[in-house]
Amino acid sequence: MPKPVVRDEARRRRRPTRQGTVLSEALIVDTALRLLREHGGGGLTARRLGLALGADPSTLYRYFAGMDDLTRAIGDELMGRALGSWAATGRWRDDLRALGLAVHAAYLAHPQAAVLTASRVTGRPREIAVDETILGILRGAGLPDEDAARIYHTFIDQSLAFAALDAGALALTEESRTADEGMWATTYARLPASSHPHIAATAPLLARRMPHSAYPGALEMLLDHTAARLRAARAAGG
Amino acid sequence: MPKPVVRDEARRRRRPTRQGTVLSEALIVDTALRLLREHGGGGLTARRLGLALGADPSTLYRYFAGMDDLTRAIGDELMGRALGSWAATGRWRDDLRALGLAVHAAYLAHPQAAVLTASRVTGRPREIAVDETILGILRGAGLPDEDAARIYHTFIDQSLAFAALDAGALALTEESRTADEGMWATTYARLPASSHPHIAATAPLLARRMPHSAYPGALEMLLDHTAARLRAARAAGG
DNA sequence: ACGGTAAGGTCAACCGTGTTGGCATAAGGC
DNA sequence: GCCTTATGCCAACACGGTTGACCTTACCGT
Repeated sequence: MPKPVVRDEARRRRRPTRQGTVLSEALIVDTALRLLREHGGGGLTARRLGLALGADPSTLYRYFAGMDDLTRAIGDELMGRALGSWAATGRWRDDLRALGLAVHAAYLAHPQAAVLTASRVTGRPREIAVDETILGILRGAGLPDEDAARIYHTFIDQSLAFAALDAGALALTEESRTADEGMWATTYARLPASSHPHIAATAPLLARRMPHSAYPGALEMLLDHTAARLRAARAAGG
Repeated sequence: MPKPVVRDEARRRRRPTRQGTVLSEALIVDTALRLLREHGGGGLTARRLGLALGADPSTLYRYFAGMDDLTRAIGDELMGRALGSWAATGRWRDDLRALGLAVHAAYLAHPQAAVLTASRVTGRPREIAVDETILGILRGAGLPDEDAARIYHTFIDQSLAFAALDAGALALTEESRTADEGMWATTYARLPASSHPHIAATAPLLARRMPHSAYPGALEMLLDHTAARLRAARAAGG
C-alpha cells in the first residue's frame, strides 16, 4: 500500500530532515527545476533529488504520489511563472501575443522540465488561471463564445506544442544539439539538386532559419485569424 | 567498448537467432511499433523487445547504437508511412493540407511512438523525402524561396508539435486519459462564475471541443496565410 | 570441398531507476 | 511533560539500459 500523500497546506508537523532542511512542496519543486537545469533532461531522479535536498528519496512520497505527480507540479510552476511575467494592457492583440510568448519563454527557460510536462494537462490552479486569462482576452475583445472557445483551444495547444518541440531541441546535450543544427548546413546542404532540387535551392535559407523557433510566426498567423473573426463578428453584430 | 553497429544493407551474414527468427532493422522496428501499441507508452524495453523477437536483448546493439537510436529509426518509419499514404493532385492547397493531415495521422496511429520521436530531427532518408515534398509544393505553387522556406519551417514544426501533443494525450492509459478529458466536464465546469467568469461562460463549449485536436484548425490558418502570401507574390511578380 | 576468420547471437553481470513496507524519532496538542 | 502519530529513514525489490567475454556458425578464399 502506498504511503498517504499530504497536501502541503494540510501538513501539521514540520520535522527537519536529518541534514537539517525543512521540506515543502515549493522547495522540492524548485530543487527539481535546479537539478533539471544542471544535470540535463534525464538528471531528475528520485535519488538525486533526495541527495540535493538532504533527504531520503522515499521521503518524497510523503509530498507527491510519485515522479509523475511531481512532474505535473513542475508544469504548473512554469505556468505560474509565465503568468507572473505578464501584464495586461487592454489591447487584445498585444495581450494575447505577450501571453503566448510568455508561456513559450517560461517553458524554454527550463527546457528539460518543459519536455517532461508540456504535453500534460494538469488541471492545477496556475494552469486554470492562464486559461481564464486567455478566454478573458478573447471575450473581452468582443468575440462570440463559439469563436473564443475555438481560438482559445488552438492558442493554448499551439503554445504548449511548440514549447515542447522547441524545448526538445534545447534539452539535447550541447554536443548533439550543435550536431542537429549543423545537419542543415551539412547533410541537407549537400543533397544534390538532381535528386532534391527544392532542398538544394533553399538550403542556405533553411540553414539560417531552422535553428530558430517557428512559434512567433505561427502565433502571428493565429492573431491574424482572430482579427478576421473579430471583424466578421463586428460586421454581423452591428 | 560498445559493440559495433552494422547498417542493415552492409550486413554480410544472416544468422538466425536461437529461436529461429532472422533479424533485420525493419523487423526490429516493426516489432517495436507492435510492442508500443500493445503495451502502451512505457512498453518498449530492450528486454521485452528481445523477448518478442526471440532474441537476446543485447543482440539489438548489433543493429542500433541504443534505444535512442532505435527511437529515431521508428520516427523515420512513421514519416515513411505518412508519405506513402499521400498522393499529389497538383492543387497546392489540397496537397499541403493532405500531407499535413497524413503526417499527423501517421503519428497518432502510434501515439506512444510519436511521443518518443516527434520532437527529434532525425535527418534520416524518409524525413528528408517529406521535407523535399513540402518545399516542392510551396515552390511549385509559385512562392518566392524566402516565403517557401519560412512557411515550410512553420508547417513541419507545427505538424510535428501537434502530433506530439495530441499523441501525448492518446498515449496515456485509458484510465488517466478519460480522467483528463473528464476534467473539462468536472473541475473546469464547476468553477464558480464569480472567480472564473470566462471559463464558466464557455465550459460546455470547451468540454465538447477540448477532447479533439486543434491541429486541423491551426493548419487551416497556415493555409490561409500561404494563400495571402501567394496573392502578394503574384501581384508583385506580374 | 573445406578450413579459418570474424560476424553475429548469447550469457552474466553491472549499476541506476522508481517504489514500498517496516521502523524510529520527535513535534505538537492536550 | 506525555502520548500519539506524522514524518523522515532504511533496506530491499523488480526492472531498466548497457557492456564485455564467450561461443557458434555463415561465408570467403583457396
